[in-house]
Amino acid sequence: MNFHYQYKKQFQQALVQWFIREKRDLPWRHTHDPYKIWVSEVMLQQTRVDTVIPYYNRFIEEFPTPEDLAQAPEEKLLKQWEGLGYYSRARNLQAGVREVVEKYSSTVPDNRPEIIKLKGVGPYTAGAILSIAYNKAEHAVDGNVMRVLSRVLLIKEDIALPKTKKIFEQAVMELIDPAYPSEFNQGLMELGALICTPTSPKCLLCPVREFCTAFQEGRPEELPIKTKKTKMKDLFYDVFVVQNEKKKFLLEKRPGKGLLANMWQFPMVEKSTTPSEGFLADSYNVDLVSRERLLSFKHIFSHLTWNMESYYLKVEQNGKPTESSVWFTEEEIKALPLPVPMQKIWAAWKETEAKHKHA
DNA sequence: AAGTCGGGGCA
DNA sequence: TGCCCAGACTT
Repeated sequence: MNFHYQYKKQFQQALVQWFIREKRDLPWRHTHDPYKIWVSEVMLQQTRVDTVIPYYNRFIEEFPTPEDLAQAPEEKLLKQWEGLGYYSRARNLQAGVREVVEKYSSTVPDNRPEIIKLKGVGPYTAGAILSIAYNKAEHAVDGNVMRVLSRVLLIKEDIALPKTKKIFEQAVMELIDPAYPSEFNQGLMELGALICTPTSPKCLLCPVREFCTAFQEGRPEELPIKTKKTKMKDLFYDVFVVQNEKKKFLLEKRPGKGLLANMWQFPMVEKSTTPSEGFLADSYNVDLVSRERLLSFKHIFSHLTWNMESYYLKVEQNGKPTESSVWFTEEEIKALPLPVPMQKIWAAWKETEAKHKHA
């Protein structure tokens, strides 16, 4: 791409000055600590600012330095991340931070070749940390930047294709303001978040309107082009809050890889196999004492849906506990990282329990 | 290049 | 409902 010198300079100035004037007051904008910028960028991956803010504040309070995070047990880490989603981000962040502590004496690298090798740090996050924390002129292309630049530069390539991102990275490297790399990159993202939104962009308030090809041609809301299809699978489960005669509850730890890795859940049985309760009773050597219906709901993930029906079962042990069975008290469950669908079921159990006590 | 990986907000 | 969100990793 060939930009005229004056176009480039004026675009940079309009964007940077607008950002300095209009930027939101966000917690991670009160620091230049590359570790804290790193934490914020990982949390912000595919996640809205308003969602991240409370998580970021609690996380930094709990793990103020790379050493604090490096030493943390995984269960404590996941508990901090509980509800934020994409839990491998947390594990990868800790792995990356441990690399920094061990190989780089706790100093986050300030160059792309080294920083991009860290676990969980991809092309975007590398550029974000380098530009925001170290003020380096590096590209940081996320969904916002692709949307903004596809409109400003009228780029009609399909942003669902991985190779398309290179076009935007090159464009940023040619357009970026060498005097204000941090403000330039953040300005593009802030513009995408506040003005150049996916639907009904506020072009009349846009600081770079006069540089925007799509605005001049009249149809900015039709960009970017994205062709993608999501085929969702439906899964059906019975979930059991199982309480024994000692008032303890049965929970399972999910496998270390895959969906909700290493998170805890109440026993789940995929439906339409055998009768779920019988399967459960046999698996854990328990006799059913009573059964109460709890809650039915859908939980929608990116690529699949869990159709849940939950029950409260009181049981008595009729043999030795199986290896996979772990019994917890109500108090102990508070420390376990539970995915949101399990939190919903646990909340439903607490409600019925409170109702019983009152009656 | 396509699939996997959470959860919530909004038209 | 479908799409999007300060994406990275695996295959």
